[in-house]
Amino acid sequence: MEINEQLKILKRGVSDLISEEELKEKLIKAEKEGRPLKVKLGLDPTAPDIHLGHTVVLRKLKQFQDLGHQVYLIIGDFTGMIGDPTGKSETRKQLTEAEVKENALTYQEQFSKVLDRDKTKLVYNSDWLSEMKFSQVLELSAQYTVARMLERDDFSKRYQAGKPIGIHEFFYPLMQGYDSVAIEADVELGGTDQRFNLLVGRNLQKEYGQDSQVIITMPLLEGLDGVNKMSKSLDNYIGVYDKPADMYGKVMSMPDELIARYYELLTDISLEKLKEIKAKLARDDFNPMQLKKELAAELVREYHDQAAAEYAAQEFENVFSQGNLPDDIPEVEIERSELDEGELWIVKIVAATGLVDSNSEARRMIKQGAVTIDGQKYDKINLDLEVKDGMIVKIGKRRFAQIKLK
RNA sequence: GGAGGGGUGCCCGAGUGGUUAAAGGGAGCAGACUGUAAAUCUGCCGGCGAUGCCUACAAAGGUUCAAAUCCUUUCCCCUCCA
Repeated sequence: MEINEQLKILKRGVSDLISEEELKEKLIKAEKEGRPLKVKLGLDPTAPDIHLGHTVVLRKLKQFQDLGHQVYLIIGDFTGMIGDPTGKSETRKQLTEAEVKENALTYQEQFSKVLDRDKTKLVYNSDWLSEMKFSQVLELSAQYTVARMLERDDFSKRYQAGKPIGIHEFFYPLMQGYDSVAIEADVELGGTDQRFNLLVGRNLQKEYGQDSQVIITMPLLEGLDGVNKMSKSLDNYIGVYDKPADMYGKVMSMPDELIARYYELLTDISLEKLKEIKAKLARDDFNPMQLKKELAAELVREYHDQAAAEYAAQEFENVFSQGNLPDDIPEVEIERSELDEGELWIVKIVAATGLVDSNSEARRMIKQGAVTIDGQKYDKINLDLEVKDGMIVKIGKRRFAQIKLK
């Protein structure tokens, strides 16, 4: 493919590209020499569970892959095994070698949702870092100064605020940078929060007499709340393993403002089309719902398949637009022995579905008029109901359960 | 080693003896409305068959008619000095 054409693809959606000229040169050189570029992504070896936020960077890697370049995933097992000595966060526990290996495999597995597994190289940075002698470590650290380290935003903020910075923390960027030296990376990718670390790699390579890597940072994708970055802990994520209906529904639930961004970063639609979408969204008289539905279907297709996308769309129409029952409703059992002449207090029935956490919550739901049983709405709590096998309890718009008598 | 600050509900954060199941915000849930599980508005948001009772403000004791608030001990976090 023509170099400028390649550049155009690679530039899409990026936040930083340092620098474009260098990337172009590298592409030209690679073509001339008939060797692929080494494109690097560093990974934390903690338990992976990837969501669409991660795929922004992965998709960029995939583009390189499709253009014939070599992708390296670097598992940061060395840092993972050391752990964070300050023990500031309890969650950062030391990982055993076995755990790291297992996580790495999980990464590979999950990444293959986006990347071509056979064309991806997986390497561990302990391979070179654990072999280093102290003298080599000193040599490495001598390439950088405290002042340059303090350029990093979070370091300087903490320093100014009088908060502690562990010496070892200075080593994390150095280690990551050294990874680039070790594999002689041509390009390194990361989220925008990785900018500093990537630049360190760039500088270190120069110090070690190599060509500096080009760095590409990708925007951090906002999660479903539209504000914070997508993360599992904030529960504002769409996982690549989410079920079709969930994935579809989650897309429908996000703020309209996110639509264009998701199209840009998570799909392959052409830039022209993206422009059209943005124009449509800017109009007052345009209803974004349709675009959102298309986006939802597109994403389900990508991570599942066409049939799943159609099914999810249909379920959504069925359940939310028309208020019908979904196809599969989870079943819960109620023991006959709990019944009193076939009847049970309505609060208990609702609580028995497991859709609420306690009797109190069940009460609240009933009082708020959120409960429908077999199509009939109930909003009084002092009521005993006859429990029928196969009875359907609905709470709110999207929680359902079917009662099975046992 | 010394000095000081702090640990409050899912999260942030007020509260320094009583009317505090604990302000306010966020998240979450529900209802209304709608263009969708958007936006907006309103309500709910520890448990209990419940106009009351129980459990809760790091943990354990204590003072008091009454404690998140006062005292003692313990655990944990943070900052500064050495």
